Amino acid sequence: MPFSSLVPTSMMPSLYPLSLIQKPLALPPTNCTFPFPPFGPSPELASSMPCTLPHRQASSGLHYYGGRMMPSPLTRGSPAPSPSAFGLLHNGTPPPAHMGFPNGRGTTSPFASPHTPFAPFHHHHPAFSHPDMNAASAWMQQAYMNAALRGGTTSPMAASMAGAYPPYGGGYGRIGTMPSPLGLFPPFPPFGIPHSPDQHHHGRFSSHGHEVSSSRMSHADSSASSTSSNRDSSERYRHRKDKQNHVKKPLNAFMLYMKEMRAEVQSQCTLKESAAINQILGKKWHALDRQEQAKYYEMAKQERENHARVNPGWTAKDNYAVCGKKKRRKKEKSDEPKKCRAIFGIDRMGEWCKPCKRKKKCVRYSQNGTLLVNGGGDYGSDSKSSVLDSVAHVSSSMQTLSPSADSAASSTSPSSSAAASTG
DNA sequence: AAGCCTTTGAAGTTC
DNA sequence: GAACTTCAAAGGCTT
Repeated sequence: MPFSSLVPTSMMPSLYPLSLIQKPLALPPTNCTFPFPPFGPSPELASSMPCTLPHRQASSGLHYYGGRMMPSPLTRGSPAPSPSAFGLLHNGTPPPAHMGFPNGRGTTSPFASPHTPFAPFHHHHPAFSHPDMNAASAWMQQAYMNAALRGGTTSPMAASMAGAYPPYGGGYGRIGTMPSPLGLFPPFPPFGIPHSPDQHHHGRFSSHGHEVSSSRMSHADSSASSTSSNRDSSERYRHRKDKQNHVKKPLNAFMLYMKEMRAEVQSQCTLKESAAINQILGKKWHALDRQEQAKYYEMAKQERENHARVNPGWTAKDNYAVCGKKKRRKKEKSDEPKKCRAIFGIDRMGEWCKPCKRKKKCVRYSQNGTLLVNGGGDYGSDSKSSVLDSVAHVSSSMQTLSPSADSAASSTSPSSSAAASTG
């Protein structure tokens, strides 16, 4: 019986083992330790989590552009999937998470189709047949609490999800069973929430209590801290075209989700690099059911509305090249992959040239994309490349063990398709 | 020091 | 209206 029929849908995302997010059915059952020890994952588990994979990984291969699902640059030339395959409306409306799309498998996830990159593999995982779901819940609460105490999770929502802050959601206790937090949070951190000194002094909170600032926020920006007490000084928020008074875009649903979940994901793995964490978060996002996503879409909507109220007349255009100088233009996209990663993908990392493994310039392919025989094959190795080698080995072993992982990998990895297309 | 990487989504521009 | 670009967060990495 599928896990989805045993457990309330609302609980599934929050109990989703990280070890399943990136590589469906990646681990053989014997390695599928139940990932919910009371006080965080064991080192063994942590080492088996996808976060230990190298940070340069194949992306999903699909992007939304203006509400349309498009192939990522690496998959150019491949036909984009039809919108309906991803639960999109025929008019290309962005995924209306709250609507749900029946897929004939008892869920409303648009990604539940076996043909989609993020099919729900959770019910295959032994973790979900584990008898002690309370332990899972306890662990998740502990994870949030730990993150909050480190200052990593300052979101009241995250805190309330974990039951960490009773005045603002405590009592819901278990993630996924709480009512929508919208409207519950004051526009400033509840008393007693521990913050790191940096966040305490420089952070500001959005209308949802989400911390809007970061270490990158300018001093002028932070001085205009958006608490309810000085909300009336919205003059300070009025956008002026200088860096000092840069008004940032409101966060979208995914950004809110990332902000909330980053600490948790980071706490479960050794990687710190955001690009890698973001990949994991992206897949976690796809794994969320629509109910869960709807929560963030609604929060984002509120963010936009409040942002518009506080910053009348502001448009996203105001932030284009706001510092007066353009960012470095992205490199010209080419149909021809020029590095091992694009050619072989993460699953064949063993075939990458050494410089690629060390994130240096690929020497296997010349500038016009032609393969150089044994190019770069004999560059000195270091501990990092050894790690990558072992990851590649594990990755390929996983593929052998799991046909569904194989198909999932081929559908999620643009590099895999690139490899296929380039022979 | 500034920008890149990487993710999704919103909103902008270009054709 | 389709296609494309920019920018939101994050922090290690590259130029």
